[in-house]
Amino acid sequence: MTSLAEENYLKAIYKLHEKNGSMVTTSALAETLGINAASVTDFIKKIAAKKLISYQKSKGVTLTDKGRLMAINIIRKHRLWEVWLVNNLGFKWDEVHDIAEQLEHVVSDELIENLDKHLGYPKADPHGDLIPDAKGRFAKNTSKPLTECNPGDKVKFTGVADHSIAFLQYLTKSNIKLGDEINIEAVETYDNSFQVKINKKETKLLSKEVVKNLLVVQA
Amino acid sequence: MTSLAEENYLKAIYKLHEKNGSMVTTSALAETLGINAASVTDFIKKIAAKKLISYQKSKGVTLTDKGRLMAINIIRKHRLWEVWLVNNLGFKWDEVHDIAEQLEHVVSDELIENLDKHLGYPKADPHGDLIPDAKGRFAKNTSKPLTECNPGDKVKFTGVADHSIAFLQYLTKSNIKLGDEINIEAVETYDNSFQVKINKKETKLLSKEVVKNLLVVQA
DNA sequence: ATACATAATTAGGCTCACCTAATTTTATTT
DNA sequence: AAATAAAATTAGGTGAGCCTAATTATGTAT
Ligand SMILES: [Mn+2]
Ligand SMILES: [Mn+2]
Ligand SMILES: [Mn+2]
Ligand SMILES: [Mn+2]
Repeated sequence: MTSLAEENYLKAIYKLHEKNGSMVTTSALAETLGINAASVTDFIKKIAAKKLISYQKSKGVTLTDKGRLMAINIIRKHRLWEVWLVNNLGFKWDEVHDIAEQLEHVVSDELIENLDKHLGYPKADPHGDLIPDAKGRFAKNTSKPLTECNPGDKVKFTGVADHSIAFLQYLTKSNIKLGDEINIEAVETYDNSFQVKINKKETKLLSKEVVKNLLVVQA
Repeated sequence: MTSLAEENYLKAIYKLHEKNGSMVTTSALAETLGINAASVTDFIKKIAAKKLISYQKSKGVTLTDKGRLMAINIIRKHRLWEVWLVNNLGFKWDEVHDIAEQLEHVVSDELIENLDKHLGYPKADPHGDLIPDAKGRFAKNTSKPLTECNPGDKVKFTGVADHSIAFLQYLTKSNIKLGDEINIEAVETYDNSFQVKINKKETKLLSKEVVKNLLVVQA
């Protein structure tokens, strides 16, 4: 019924919509999926015929309610598996994405509900991304990039905007973990770097590239 | 490199060889895989070209060392996942096979080694089937069908010869579990049924169909 | 040994999910 | 508005893994 290709397309459309808003273009999909644009045009016609997306020729696509629910369900599975891999199997947060990319396609509602229960109904995955419930509902996300904060603010590190292995390993090396308290001591106007104190102990200097990829909530 | 189809063929060849000995025929493969014999002929030529099987035209196929190792690795993964599903996720032994059929194809050596460790290096799966180690080695299997035992024998129930959901559920309903002690009180010569005592408590009458599918070791 | 039944292979074709090259549509410059 | 660049689509084609129908090989019965 639902192929691997179809699931990957729906997820990619969902994520691109989330990132850029509005319509998802053929070229953006081709880029993220690593597939030729001509092939993408073919495929989106097929899933548009199945009412999973609505397709405006030469404009782009958006998910239908049905398609969105399917995309969210795959994301739910991906994130639950990532939690399991880190919390139960001892993987690091930079090691789990590719394995979860495979596990997310395993089909069994009972499996996912049992996994969710086994994990204690986690709210977020190892990267701080929120896990939707079985009906596709997300909790309200109150996080924002650290760049939007000011000297004197006390915040909590809750997620990453950049999921690359390089960034995750940089944070690990720098001893910065999800849940850490960050106090902003100063912002350098010349290069937009932040001087922060982590967990009231270590003082660190974070470049603007790092700061914009740290998601935080007001403590 | 290795496709889903290829893994399923190798596993099917391995299991048919284990069950019937000698060469595996095209028709046997077609039957177990639910694929047309003509398609099987096509496919076995391809994997023979890859040196995963040796193929004697119109006779049948056998696994090469390389192919056997790959088949055993898939079986290892299948059985480890089944252990996890039963021991950690709360599934019953009759519910896990189809999910494991999917999970066995997930590719990550690290994942499987971490799973094995997490499970405490189990020796057998929920149906009593032995789990090969990472190098493809099986422990010596000393079990035999209960049919081969005699009145007065004390044995331990260690595995099933029939993995069907119907048989597994029959055993569950009859309150017979892996590890149970079975004392053979009498064998009825008319219909080859066995009168047994389970765990020194309940006396039960088992038909010859049941008895031949119960694998036991001498206690 | 011949006839018949069964198993296996060959020949030709299909769908899925991709590709390249050519063409058309849309957006941006001049 | 015309020229140019970029994006999208159309046209035609490929390999993987399946199919059916026809043919050939093998095994069994007479
Ligand atoms: Mn991920
Ligand atoms: Mn994640
Ligand atoms: Mn199984
Ligand atoms: Mn099993």
